[in-house]
Amino acid sequence: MPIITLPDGSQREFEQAISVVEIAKSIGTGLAKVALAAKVNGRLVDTSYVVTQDCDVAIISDKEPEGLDVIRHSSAHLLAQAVKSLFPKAQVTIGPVIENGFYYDFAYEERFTPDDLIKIEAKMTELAQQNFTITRSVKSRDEAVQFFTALGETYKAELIESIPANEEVSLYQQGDFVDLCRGPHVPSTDKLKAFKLMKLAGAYWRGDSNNEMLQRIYGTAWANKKDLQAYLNRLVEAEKRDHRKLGKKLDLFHFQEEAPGMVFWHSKGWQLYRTVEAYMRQRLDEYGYQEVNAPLVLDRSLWEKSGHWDKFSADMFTTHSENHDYAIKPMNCPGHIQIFKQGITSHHQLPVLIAEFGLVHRNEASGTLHGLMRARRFVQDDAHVFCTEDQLLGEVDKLIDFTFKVYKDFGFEQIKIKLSTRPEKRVGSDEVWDKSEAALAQALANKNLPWDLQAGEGAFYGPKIEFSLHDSIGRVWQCGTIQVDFSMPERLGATYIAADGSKQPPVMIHRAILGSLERFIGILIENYAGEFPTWLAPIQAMVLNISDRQADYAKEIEKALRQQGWRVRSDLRNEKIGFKIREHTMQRIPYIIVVGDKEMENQNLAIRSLHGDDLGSMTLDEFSAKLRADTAGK
RNA sequence: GCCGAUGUAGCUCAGACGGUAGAGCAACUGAUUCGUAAUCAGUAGGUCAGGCGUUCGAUUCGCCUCAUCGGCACCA
Repeated sequence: MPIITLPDGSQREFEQAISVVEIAKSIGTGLAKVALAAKVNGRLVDTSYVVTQDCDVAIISDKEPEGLDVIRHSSAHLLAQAVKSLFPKAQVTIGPVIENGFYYDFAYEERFTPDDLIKIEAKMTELAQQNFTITRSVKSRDEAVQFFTALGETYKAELIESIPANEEVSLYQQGDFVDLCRGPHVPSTDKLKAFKLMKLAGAYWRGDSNNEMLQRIYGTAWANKKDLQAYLNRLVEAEKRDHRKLGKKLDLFHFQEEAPGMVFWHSKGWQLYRTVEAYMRQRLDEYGYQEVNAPLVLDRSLWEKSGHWDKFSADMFTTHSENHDYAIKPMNCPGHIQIFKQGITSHHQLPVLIAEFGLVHRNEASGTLHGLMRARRFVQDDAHVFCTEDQLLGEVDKLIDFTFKVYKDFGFEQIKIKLSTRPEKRVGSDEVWDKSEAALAQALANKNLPWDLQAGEGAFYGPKIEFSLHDSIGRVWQCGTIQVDFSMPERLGATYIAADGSKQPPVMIHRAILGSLERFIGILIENYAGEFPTWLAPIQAMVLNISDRQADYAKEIEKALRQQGWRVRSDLRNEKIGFKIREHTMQRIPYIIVVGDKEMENQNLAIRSLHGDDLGSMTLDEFSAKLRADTAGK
């Protein structure tokens, strides 16, 4: 006699075991129609699931986020069904739900083409409309292996073989298509009404580059056509923010074939870079760092000692002179250790904070390059904190605060934190790794910050906290990092004199806040869609004259503002004022200063905002006060 | 690096069963001197990414290379 408790707390008693869909019907036929799945005692199940005991039941429709996930998961199956029906020789592998959609990986001798995608999508629509019932069944592991082997689905069989022998596996069937799946799924294919195949890509079987490459089809799926359309519109809008497009449009930088992965900064982009760097340099001074500059090219032997050569030699640019092999630095730490090693450091002097806007080169694989986000030449706002073990936690704590202050000043609120722990290939003993990982976890715990664990993703010399920001289409990029390192100072012979007079290797913290200035600026561009706040804008104001008569007055204003340190230009071309306003507005300049006969006579300026607001007439002093207010604190 | 797609004027893009290419914007010249998102007219601009091949002839077809884009793997 199961007693069912519904989310509102009400209870219903049934004579006998009852399926979820029947429970839904007992509440209302409308609810039964929209039911996609249910949560029984918090566990997601199919609508065909039979309840035998007292429990909590929540019916899931497409209004719940879980319902949307079920739709996406079933859409992946529908995709696989369509592919199998059009290309019977293709083998199915995996098809999970991802943010905003799903994908399915296929093993297939021939190549899918973009045209195939259109055919497959049409087939999906057709299959959905045929309204197949989706049924669940259970097999023992070995039966399931046999079943899929007999179908010629060797990848599926391999997947199931990795499941423990005593476990049962569930199969889902729609029409003559059967897939191994944990579920749950929608009850029938007509629930899938709004999907679209998005792109074709390669993906390694089981995510391992030693394995063969499969063909992955990405799709998106929503509860209804309107949501789908809204998503597609969002994508179009997001693409307009792409920093590579805006970089061209706003004349910030360019790339060209002769220097793949290396930026040509144009004047306006470089101004932006300089502003970001100047901001950071000012913070370094406030926080007690010493800024240094180490050589770009260092002897190979140093990289061998540091351990970089062993792990990354293929990814380093090298050069040769007389009898020496050199590497162009991919990191700044060995250089900073050399500076730390000059002279003798007492424990009284620790912590020592050495910072550099360090230009590094890394020979990244060609397929990874991505505008400013992943470049082969970039500058890190790098620093190394040399301290005692006792100081470690306090220093990490300060660094976390510093990092958040900087992100906030640049207008970032959404920051993802990850803790990456010891990788397989590493230096240093397990005790040292235990200590380092514990220190970082403790520092995060002290701040009550939520974080995700990335087991095995640490650097070879130590674990790291990563701070990541999003780009315009939701891709996540690591920016800041705090890494604890008990190994490198010792390997490179750095010591300090401890209280007992002995020589001890310091603990080293590697830290970057912006990370790569290039990447950070890329994200800045996308975050602001090229519409920078006044303190960051490469050009803060543009002076426009109405006609030649005011040219001298306009030049005077430009000069006066520039002498005060503002980034101001003038446009004295013989064009209509509307034309010039349009052009500079599209260049996202925060303020447009219009001067005509009236302004010249009254010795003032007519100010127009980027968004077309008339800010009225004011004197030059009033305007520079306005700029000061805009940029205060930066 | 791997899989797929793409590469035509400074930018955005069109185009040709194989007969050496166009548009808009930008640039340049001239006229216009104008009050808050495009004044008018004219001119010039291209080894059709690079190389090799097939062909009487290749930007178009084939092969190779490079770069870019989307993923995957990688990311000190």
